[in-house]
Order: sequence, then structure tokens, then C-alpha cells
Amino acid sequence: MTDLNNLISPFYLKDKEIRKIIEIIFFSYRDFTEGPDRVLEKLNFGRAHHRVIYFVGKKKNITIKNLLRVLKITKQSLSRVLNQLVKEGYITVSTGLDKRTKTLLLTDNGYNLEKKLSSIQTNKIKTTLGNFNEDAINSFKKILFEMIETDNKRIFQQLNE
Amino acid sequence: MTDLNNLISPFYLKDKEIRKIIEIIFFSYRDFTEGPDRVLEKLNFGRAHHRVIYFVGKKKNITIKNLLRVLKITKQSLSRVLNQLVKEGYITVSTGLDKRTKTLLLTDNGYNLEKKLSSIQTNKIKTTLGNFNEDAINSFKKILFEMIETDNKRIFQQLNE
DNA sequence: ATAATTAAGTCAATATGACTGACCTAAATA
DNA sequence: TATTTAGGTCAGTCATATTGACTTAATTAT
Repeated sequence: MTDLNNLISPFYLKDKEIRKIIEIIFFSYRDFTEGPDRVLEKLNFGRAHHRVIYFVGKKKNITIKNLLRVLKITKQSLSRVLNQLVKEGYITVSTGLDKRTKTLLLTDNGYNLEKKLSSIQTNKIKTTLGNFNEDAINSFKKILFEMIETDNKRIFQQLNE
Repeated sequence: MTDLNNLISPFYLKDKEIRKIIEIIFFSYRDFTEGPDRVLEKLNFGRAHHRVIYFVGKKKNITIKNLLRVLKITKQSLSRVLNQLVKEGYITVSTGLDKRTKTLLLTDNGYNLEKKLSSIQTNKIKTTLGNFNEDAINSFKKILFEMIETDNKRIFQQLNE
């Protein structure tokens, strides 16, 4: 049986149109990560390193635990990536007030790499958004934000407090 | 030195705001793929299998070569995933008119799995978009589409001819 | 003061998705 | 006939992630 919804929903909510959105999301995300990936490759780093650098840069003195909450990977996975970044001088580790915890901070090199990687993405976004008005941009942000699960919306907001 | 652009650009194009968009893209994409991933896990498939099933479903009788063009992976990478899908009865392979080529088609099982996986995503999109008006939705689609590189825009359009 | 919990780390094994490089066959095209 | 194209395969490697088991040190609860 065909979807009854399709009989009453407007054109832009029909299945074929929604599937196009799936594809647009797939292609745009792939292109969005491709730029940084190419830079990381030369350093023998991967996308996982970018994420760590990004969020350590975002939340100075973030703890391992909170970083894991954001990244939603296991500590074993983080361990390898983080140790490489520390060993190669992009991140420093200190002991937190709670002495069980460790806090992370970008070094100057780490800051520079973060800037280099993120600016590829911010430039792409700026260039794209430059062709749209404020209303369109707000709609874009709101819709994308609403596609995030509740728990992760909270994490996003905590990151931006 | 701080970015001179920031002195003249509007609030919503300032670096801090653009960085929020990077995060929203990261979180929303992760949540977008999470649903299908959980279903695939039970079948001992991964996201790569989903992509193959999706695009074979999209373009009936697609050739290996064209599938590789869309996926942008090596034939060795595709080989493993595709062979599993054929062996487990989700996809059938035939010889094309040009007898060097092979064409791919979903079986009934493949169609059902495709539907199951994609409907998780289409439902999520439908639910989210339901709260927005047509203008907002069009802005969302246009901006996301403009973030795709030219070559891949063409591939997207060929898929939807 | 002791017990329980928490934060972090480590060892080992495994899966998935991707890559490079080399090489092969068969069919189509120049 | 020679070259190109479509597809396949073998082998090795790498990156990202997982589960499970276990340890240490510090904090918190009883």
C-alpha cells in the first residue's frame, strides 16, 4: 500500500522530495568534511583528531569525561587520538581541581591547526550564506538544529553557554 | 590579529555564529545516521551497505561504474560490501547491454530493507519540516544544496533526472 | 574510617570502512 | 589490431571504532 500521507501532504513533503533532502544532506556533509580531511592527511591525522582539536578549542580546560560526552565515543577510542595530539604538541594535559580529572588545552600549534582546519569550514559556510538573506539563514539554522536529538541539543547549548 | 571581516559583517555571519553552525551540522548529521545504523547493526551491515542499497534503489539498473561515481570510493571497497549484499539476497546483478557492464537491482528483501532504513530518515525529516513553512523549507534545501561542490551537484541532478 | 563511586588509563581482541598497488579478463572502441 | 574501458581479485595497510576486563587514584557517601 502506498503512503496515505502522500495524498494529503503538500508537494514539498512528498516522499520523493524528502528523499532528495536525504541526498543533499549526504553530498553536502561529505563535501563539508573533505577540505579538513585533506589537510589532516598530510599530518597523518584523521577526522577524529579534528573533532578533538575542535572541541578542546571550543571549551578550554574541558575534561576527558566531558569531551567523551560530546564526542560519544569510548575512552579507548579517544585515548589513541588524544595521545597522538599530546605527543605531537597540539594539546597539553593538566590535572583539574578535582584531582581525578584532567583538563585539556590547545598549545599554540594546536590553536593554529584548529584555526586552519575550521577556517576551511567557516569560509565555506560564509561564502554560501553570503548569497542568502537573514531569514533564509535563520530558517536553515533552525531546521538543522531541530534535527538534533534532545540530549544533544542540550550538549550543544552547554558548549555555547 | 582578529578577523577584519568581523568588523563589517552582520551578527549572523560573525565567526562565533558560524562555528555554531559547524556544531549544528556535526550533531545533526550524527543523529541523522544513528537510526539506520542501529538497524544495520543487527544485520551485521554498516553504513556503507546502506549507501549501496539506497543508491541502487534510487537508480534502478545502475552500473558498478556509476555507483562508484556516486559513492566516490574504490572498487575494492565497494566490492566487499556489494558482494555481501548480493550473497545475502538484497541485490541482484545482471549483465548490461554493454556486456562489460553489470547492472544492479534490489530484490524484494532489498527493497524492504531500503524502505525500512530510509523511512527512519524520511520520517525524521518530515516531522522536523512539519513545523516550518514552505519558505523556510526552501531556504533550508537551497542553502544545503549550495554547500555541495559543483561536480557533486551534477551527480545529484543526474540521480534525479 | 571504610565502602562505594567516579575519572582516567591500559591491554587485548575484533569489526568496519577505507586505502594503495599490482594484476587479470573480457568486451568495446579507435 | 591495439587501446581503452568495465569489472574483478589478491594482498597488505591504516583509521576509527567497538567490547570486555582490569587497574589506580581520588572523591563522596555511609
